[in-house]
Amino acid sequence: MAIPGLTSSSSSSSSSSFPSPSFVSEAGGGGGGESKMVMMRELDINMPASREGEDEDGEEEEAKEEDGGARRVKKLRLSKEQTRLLEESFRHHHNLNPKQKGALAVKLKLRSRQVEVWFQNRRARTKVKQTEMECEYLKRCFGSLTEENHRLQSEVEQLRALRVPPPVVLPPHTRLSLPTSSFTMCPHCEHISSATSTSHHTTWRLRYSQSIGFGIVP
DNA sequence: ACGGTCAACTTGTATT
DNA sequence: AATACAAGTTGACCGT
Repeated sequence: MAIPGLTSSSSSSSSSSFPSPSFVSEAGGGGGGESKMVMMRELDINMPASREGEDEDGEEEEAKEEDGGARRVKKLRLSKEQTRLLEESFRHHHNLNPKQKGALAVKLKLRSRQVEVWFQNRRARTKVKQTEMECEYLKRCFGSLTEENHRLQSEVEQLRALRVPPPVVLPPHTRLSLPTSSFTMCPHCEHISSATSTSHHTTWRLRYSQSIGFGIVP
């Protein structure tokens, strides 16, 4: 749990996480916010720019000292080219080993920690999207099942209203000796399914046959 | 002004 | 113990 005001000051944990080397955008089609972006990146220039893939902690502390330790690191925006390469890499593998991470970091002029963070966030985004899609699918399923449930219920009502003759009651031993194809009970109305050929029974027979992994129940 | 996006962060857990 | 990752959070930035 991140505590406001304590963020990143406790950088004792794991990684150094310091603003990346600044980037002059090579994206070109920046649009409106580009001037701000350049300013931000210029600010980043004041940050440690060197360190070939190495992390260092001291300077973050220094940067914080300057304004009383309350400053959060200026936000980096990856350039379009960086994002493109990261996405391309992500398409190939969703996880990187340290070697791949380092190589990609060098290629992108980022720290390997930044590449790592990007992949973590990217995986998280993918998962969120998948979950959303799954949710939509389940909603649709729920809708159609509800609809079918209503339809079946009204069908049952109609059948009851028709006063269908009572089912033929057979002694248990007789039932056992009969082939299953000639003895299939509909669990809804508990009538022998061959007695009527409504769509209700047809649906049930189809379901039943699918559930037990056979062909259509006659 | 406000909500969405996203890089960077913290924390907890699994694996080696 | 070290490492990697997921989950959740934060805050800067951006479009409206």
